[in-house]
Amino acid sequence: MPELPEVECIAAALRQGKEGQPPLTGKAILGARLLWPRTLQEPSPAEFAARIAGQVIRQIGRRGKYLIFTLDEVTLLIHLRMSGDLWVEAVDAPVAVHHRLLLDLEGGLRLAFNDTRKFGRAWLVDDPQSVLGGLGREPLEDDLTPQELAAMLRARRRQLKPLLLDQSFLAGLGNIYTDEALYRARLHPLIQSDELSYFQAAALHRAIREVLLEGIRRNGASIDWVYRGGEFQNYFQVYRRDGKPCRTCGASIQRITLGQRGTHFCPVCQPKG
DNA sequence: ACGAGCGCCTGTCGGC
DNA sequence: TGCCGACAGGCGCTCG
Repeated sequence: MPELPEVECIAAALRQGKEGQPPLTGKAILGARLLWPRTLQEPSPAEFAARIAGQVIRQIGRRGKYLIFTLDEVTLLIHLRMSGDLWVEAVDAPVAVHHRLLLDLEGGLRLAFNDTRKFGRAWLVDDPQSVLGGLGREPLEDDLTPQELAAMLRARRRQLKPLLLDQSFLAGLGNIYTDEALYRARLHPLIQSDELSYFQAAALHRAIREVLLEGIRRNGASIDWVYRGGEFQNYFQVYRRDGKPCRTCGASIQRITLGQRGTHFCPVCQPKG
């Protein structure tokens, strides 16, 4: 589920707190309970429990779609994949069905990794780069210029949509924000990356930034039971709008399957040529 | 280097 | 009502 904007909003809420929920920075982790073993990618459950106990959460950040908890001596990384979420609750609250990993915190709190589909993963590592090292550039960083993105696109020969979903190219875009960005840039998802003009690459650069910033501003996108409190789903232009009229030209939004992912676009506003 | 297909999982929805 | 397939915010792995 969560793409860059949702992960950013989750990180911010844990870092700063929100209504009825205190910030987690500065809190000590007292212990861990692993309920679904495969959720923990690294290290072994025993080593995880031993190493995380007593660590204080110093910083909470994000890189791509990963949440980063900087502790005293180790780093906890969490990837929510399709259906993961983090809940802050009372340490004695009943354990919800889809909780996979519990971290008991000081102050009577518990951080729960809830993940219906069990695709989510957690790592406890000495060096976060061992997990994050393969990620591409952060799309919202100011030093990623339109010129640079244009050069990156030219250096590859791939269909735009799969390339934008490739986390080693840009870190953080997923299926929703990619479709929405391509729509805003008026680019067909199947265009070859090395065939874009500089003007088109610059339009894509701007579209990606705008769509991610709007997602963050609207507190992310909530669909079905996954991720709550977001509003961006009410502003989708193409995602899951197949058969509905394009808000720009009225043409019927199309859906194709690309790399096993639903892909939505306006055949008039996003021509191939 | 790139694309396609599958596996990992649970849940929802529409059609028959 | 029940069953069955399609589909769902991701990604790692194979195989051409």
